[in-house]
Amino acid sequence: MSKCVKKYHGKITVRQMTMEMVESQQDGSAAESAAESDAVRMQNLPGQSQIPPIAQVAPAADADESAESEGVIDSQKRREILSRRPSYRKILNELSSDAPGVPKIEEEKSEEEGAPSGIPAMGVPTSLYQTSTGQYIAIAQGGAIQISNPASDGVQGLQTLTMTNSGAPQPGATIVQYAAQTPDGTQQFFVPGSQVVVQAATGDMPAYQIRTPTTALPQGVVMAASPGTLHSPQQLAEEATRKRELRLMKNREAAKECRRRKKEYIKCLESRVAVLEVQNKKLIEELETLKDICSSKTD
DNA sequence: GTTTTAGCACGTCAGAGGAC
DNA sequence: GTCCTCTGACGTGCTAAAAC
Repeated sequence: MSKCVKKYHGKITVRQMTMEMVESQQDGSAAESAAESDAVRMQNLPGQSQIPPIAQVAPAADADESAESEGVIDSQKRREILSRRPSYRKILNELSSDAPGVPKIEEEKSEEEGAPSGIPAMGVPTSLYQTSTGQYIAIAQGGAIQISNPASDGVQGLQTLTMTNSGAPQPGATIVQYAAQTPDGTQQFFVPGSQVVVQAATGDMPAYQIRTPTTALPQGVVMAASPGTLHSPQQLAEEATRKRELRLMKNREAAKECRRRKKEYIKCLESRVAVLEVQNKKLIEELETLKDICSSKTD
């Protein structure tokens, strides 16, 4: 990318203004001001400055002025200023309805089904468990087992397993097979409630086995019971942590998807601008030609 | 070669708005 | 009213190019 586009446009967002005001009113630490300079840089990225003013830009400017004049923005006004604009998908689809040349951002099936994008679609998890290594195991109603590794990326860290006895649990051994991308040794997962053990074998194609446990839980395995069976504060805390991790994971994916859509949206707008510029140029030329014809006729 | 600058991607938080 | 999704804002780390 060309460095010539690296310019500050000298515009600070309303939220930042208010944040600065709040900080200046309080005691702004050195760390905060250091981060602030970074934030100013982040606020004025060329890419962001190219985003057309779709909504709330004028109020933002008003607030800018009022912030300077009054020095204080009450929370209600701030709320008004910071009100959210329509999603990129909506905007783009509206644009595409106006202009046939503009491609639509496709609705993703995974979103419709409630699953985060990039994550393999599966049923609604009926049980969620956490291992001592921090991995999450979700067992869906359809029998699919999903293993999520928080340390890795949300997409890469997910492995979907298919149970052969899905639907009707049977006593005895049940082999569960899945194709692990990075098998790195034996993993053991103890699932409470249904008296089953999920155990992974080492090798290129690990197998997960679910059966009636003959021994107690191995040391180090952290159990997170299903909601509704929580009693102790520790269990509640674990449940809260689990929920938080799940929420963060979903939000992580949502943010990625949002950024992708934003890029797509900006690309579409840029291409539309290019098309309209060409159209405008043609119309101007046509107008000039017609003017010439008229003037030559009058002469 | 080291430091600075700019761009980018990411994770997280907060809040609006929709679905239920 | 609650839950979930989406998106702006913020902070951070990485990388490449420019400046020294």
